Amino acid sequence: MRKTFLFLDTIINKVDAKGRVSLPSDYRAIVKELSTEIVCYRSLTAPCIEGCTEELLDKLADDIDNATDFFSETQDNLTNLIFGDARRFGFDSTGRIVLTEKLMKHAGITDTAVFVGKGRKFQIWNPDNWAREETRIRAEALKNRPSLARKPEND
Amino acid sequence: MRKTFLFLDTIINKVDAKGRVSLPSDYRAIVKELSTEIVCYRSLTAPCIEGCTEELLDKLADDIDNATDFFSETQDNLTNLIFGDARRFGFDSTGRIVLTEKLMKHAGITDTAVFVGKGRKFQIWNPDNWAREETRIRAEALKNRPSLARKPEND
DNA sequence: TTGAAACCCATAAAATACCATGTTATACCA
DNA sequence: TGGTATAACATGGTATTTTATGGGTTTCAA
Repeated sequence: MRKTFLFLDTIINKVDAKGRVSLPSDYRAIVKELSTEIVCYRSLTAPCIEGCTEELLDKLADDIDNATDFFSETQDNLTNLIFGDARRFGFDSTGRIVLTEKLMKHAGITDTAVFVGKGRKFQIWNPDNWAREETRIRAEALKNRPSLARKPEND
Repeated sequence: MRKTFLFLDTIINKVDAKGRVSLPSDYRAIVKELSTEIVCYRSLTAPCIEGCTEELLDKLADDIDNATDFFSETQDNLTNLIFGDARRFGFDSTGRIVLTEKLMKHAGITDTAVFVGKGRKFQIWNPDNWAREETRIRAEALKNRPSLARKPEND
C-alpha cells in the first residue's frame, strides 16, 4: 500500500473528435487505489480545467458545512460555483475520459491537452496557453522567491 | 461501496405538462445508495427550488435542536419554515419526479428546469434565472476570491 | 364519476463500455 | 552495455447500454 498520492508531471495527450483523452496512467493509479473518482471543473482563475479526486471535494463539502451555517449566503454562492460546475469523469477500460464541450471551450482545448500535476489537484491546459503560463510562473518565481510562511490574518 | 455523496454538475431537463422532470441519474444513484429519499422545498433566499436527501434534513433537525432552545422563537420559525414547506419526492421507474404547482411557481419554472449541484444539496432553477444568477456569482467570485476562513460572528 | 396522481411502455439520443492496432516504454538477456 | 522480447499505453473505431422524454393506462380518492 503506497503512502503518497500526488498528481505529478506534465503529460501531453491527444483529444479526439468526441472529446476523449487518455487520463495519464499515473493519475488512474491514484484513482484506483483511493477507490474514488476524478472530478473536473472550470478553474475559477485561469483558462484551464481543474481536476481532483471526488474524495477531496467531499472533504471540501464538509469544510463548507463546518465553516458556514446552513443558511449562509457565502455557503450558497460558494457551493453553487464549485459543485454546480464540477462533474465526475469515469474512464473506460482503456483509461479515457470524455471532456465536455463547456470544459474544452473554457480551456481553449481542441485536439491536444496538457495534464499538469498540482499535488492534490491537476490541471488540463491548451498546450500553447500552458507554455506561456509556465514561462510566466517561472519568471515570477525567480523575481519573488516563493514562500510558505504561515498566512497572516488576512490572506 | 462509494465513499462520497455529492450532488454535482448542472443539468437541463424538460418539464412536461404534468410537471414531470427526470431527476438526473447521478442524483438518483445517490438516493438509492443511501436508501433515503429526495426532499424539496422553496428556497428561503432565492427564486428556486432546493432539494436534498431526507438524511440531511434529519441532521438539520438535530442541529436546530442543539443550537436553539426548545421554546425559542427562532426554532419555532425555522422549523415551521423548512419542515412545513418540505415534501418527499419519490421517482417513478423511469426516474421522474412530479413537481408541485407551488414549487414551480416559486421558481418560475414552466417547461424546462435546471438542476444545479450544491454538494450536500441541489437546486432547481428556471434556466434564464439560473443563467443570470451564475453570471452574478462568478463575477462576485472574481472580485473577491472565495475563502473558507472560519466563520466570524456574523456570517 | 371525474380529476389527479402513480404506473407502465416505447423510442430516440446520448453516454459509455468494448475491441483492435500501432507505438512507446520497460524488462530481460546476452 | 547493447539488443531484443515483452508489457503497457495511447488512440481510432464500433457496439452496447443508459437515460431522457413522449404518450397511454390504471388506480385511488374526492
